[in-house]
Amino acid sequence: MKRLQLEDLSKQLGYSKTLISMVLNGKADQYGISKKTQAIVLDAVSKLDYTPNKFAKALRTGKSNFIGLIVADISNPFYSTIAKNIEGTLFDRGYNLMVCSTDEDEEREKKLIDMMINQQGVDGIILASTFKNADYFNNPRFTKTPLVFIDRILPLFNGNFVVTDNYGGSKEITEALIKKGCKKILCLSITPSYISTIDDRIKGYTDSVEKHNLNLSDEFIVPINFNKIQEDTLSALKKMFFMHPDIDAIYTLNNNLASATLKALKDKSISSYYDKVQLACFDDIELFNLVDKPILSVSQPVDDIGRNATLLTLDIIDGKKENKSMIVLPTSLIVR
Amino acid sequence: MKRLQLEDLSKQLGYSKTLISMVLNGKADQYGISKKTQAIVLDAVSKLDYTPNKFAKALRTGKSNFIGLIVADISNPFYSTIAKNIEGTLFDRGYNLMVCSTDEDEEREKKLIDMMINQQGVDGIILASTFKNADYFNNPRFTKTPLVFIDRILPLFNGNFVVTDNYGGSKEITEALIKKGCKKILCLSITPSYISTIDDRIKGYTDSVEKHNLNLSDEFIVPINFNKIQEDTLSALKKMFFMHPDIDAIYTLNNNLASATLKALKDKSISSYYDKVQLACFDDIELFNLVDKPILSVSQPVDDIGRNATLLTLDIIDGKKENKSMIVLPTSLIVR
DNA sequence: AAATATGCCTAAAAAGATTTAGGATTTAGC
DNA sequence: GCTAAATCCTAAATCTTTTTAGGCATATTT
Repeated sequence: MKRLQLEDLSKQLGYSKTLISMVLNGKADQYGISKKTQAIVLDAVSKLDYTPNKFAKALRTGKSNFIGLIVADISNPFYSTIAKNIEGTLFDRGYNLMVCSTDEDEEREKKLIDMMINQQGVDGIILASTFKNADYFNNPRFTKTPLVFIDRILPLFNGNFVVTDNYGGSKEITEALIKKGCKKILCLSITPSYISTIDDRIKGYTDSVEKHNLNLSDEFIVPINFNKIQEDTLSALKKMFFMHPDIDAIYTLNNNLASATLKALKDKSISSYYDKVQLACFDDIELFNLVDKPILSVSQPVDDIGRNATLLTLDIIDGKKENKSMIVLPTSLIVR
Repeated sequence: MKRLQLEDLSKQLGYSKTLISMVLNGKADQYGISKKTQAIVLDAVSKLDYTPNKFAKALRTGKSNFIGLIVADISNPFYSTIAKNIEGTLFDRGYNLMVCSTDEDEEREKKLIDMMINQQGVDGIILASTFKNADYFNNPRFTKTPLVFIDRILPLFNGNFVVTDNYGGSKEITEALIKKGCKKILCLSITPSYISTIDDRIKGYTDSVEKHNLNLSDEFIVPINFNKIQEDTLSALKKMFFMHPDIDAIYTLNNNLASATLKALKDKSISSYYDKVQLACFDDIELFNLVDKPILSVSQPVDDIGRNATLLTLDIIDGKKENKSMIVLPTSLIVR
């Protein structure tokens, strides 16, 4: 059974393809098609269940109604939650979502962006970019397809961003620790790849620590290698506890570090500290509700990131917004 | 700057559009284009960085090179991990992934399937369907676009499935509990929506329990309402512990129930059981590594589900496989 | 009464690729 | 040296829509 197409409809109704197309695309009034005719067409279309061929439409209009999402890893709950929100928001507006993961690989990211724009012809891209700077994006070809960056910032780049207030949130949680009486706060950071969010969180921590004259040297910010996070965390903790037995809090800059820390604190060599230190983490995950230890955290506005990024992207596509916006969303402190 | 198109290339090279198209689509040999000409064309194409217009190509061939993925909730780690695998496998084959969530809503699922096939023209759909039976899918329109079902089975339906061995895995973990000496094993199940996986897991449990003559009535299988999982779990546990203080194991049929159980066991009213009962769970999650209590589990072959489903889908599209395959993947017991 | 405007609609072009059907050369065979 | 076959390539049709430019009545203006 062949798919119904405009031509068939045209023959059946006795109206031209042009007219039917106009009615279907809401341009009937603009071209002065009578209300009566419009009703007849719409009625037939819904009765016969006609849907325009997507490819022909895209070929003619140059619009795919696809939005691309590029993140480091779609299986990461943080990103998959954002994906869920984006998809929901897009669906209501007649758009669809295409997702890709970069695995933090710049080359792969380049390929994906290229493929999305040149091969798939997406109408916009939302991305948590792995890139360290904006050189690659200072290119005229990105003016046609709008890019909206989420989560991570590209310094010195005048583009579209929807991000968490990493600095503010980090400051708030550090202050909360201090208010609780903590004085020797160990900060676990992440390496090797540069990510703007981590930078901002470190700044929030140090500013807060300095403000309260806690006298914590840079030694208290320990970078953990992401690729061997578990062993690195354990050895870092061992070393730091040995040199500073009076550490009374551990603040991890992301949730992976918090999990690793929880696990490491079960190791015989340092398990005596398990009850002694206060834990804090940037980012809030379900795990924290299920563990004995109360963990202080700031939760990121995941839902808002997805929704805001989507609306911004669509607004730019529709020409309702300029191609340069920065949206910073607040975190909320979760006291446990 | 206008995009390069076949016509331009044709003029520059002095070969027809046909020839260039043939070379680009790997049909040059088939049509007897000389190797020398092929090389010239390929060279020019890569030098000039020409990529065919996706929409024109799709219109002509009727192929979108998109595969759709429909799951209940893409933010669920189980599904997002599968999505990651699918996407990776697809990318290598020149396909892209489009994702949608149904929120366990049959009507929405219908709409999504319809949209994917009729509006977006995907070449295949991988879905963890919310449907209870196959009536909807016994329809000729699904022979053109192949459907591959994952995770959940539709009874009495002769289609494509890639699923976990829920029955076998459940049997194995129950046997493991019994071997450990557990005799009164409480089984927490889920309600209200019917899901085939849960059915199979229950069967595995009861068969194993009967085989060892444990004499556990149906009362020991308690359905928990998914929508108020936390309060329901707590009250169920209270009631069961009150009536059967000798319960020595709790087997939860999914990971949400395990989390809820862990939390409930912290409640003062039943916390005395925390150290007494052995926990077991169908599905293995990172949380289990971070909690004090050793939790027995069976892990699902998430990676294999994604990869197998993808390969099967592409094979059907390429006509290499019949449109009817059932792949059952084994679980693995994780002893803690 | 001719010219202009208005209301409603349509034929044909355009979007950019793939595929069909077939046209020139060149080579092979006798 | 002629024909048949093989080799290499191309013009034109096709896919299905949107959009441009304009046609044809009827109504209104001068």
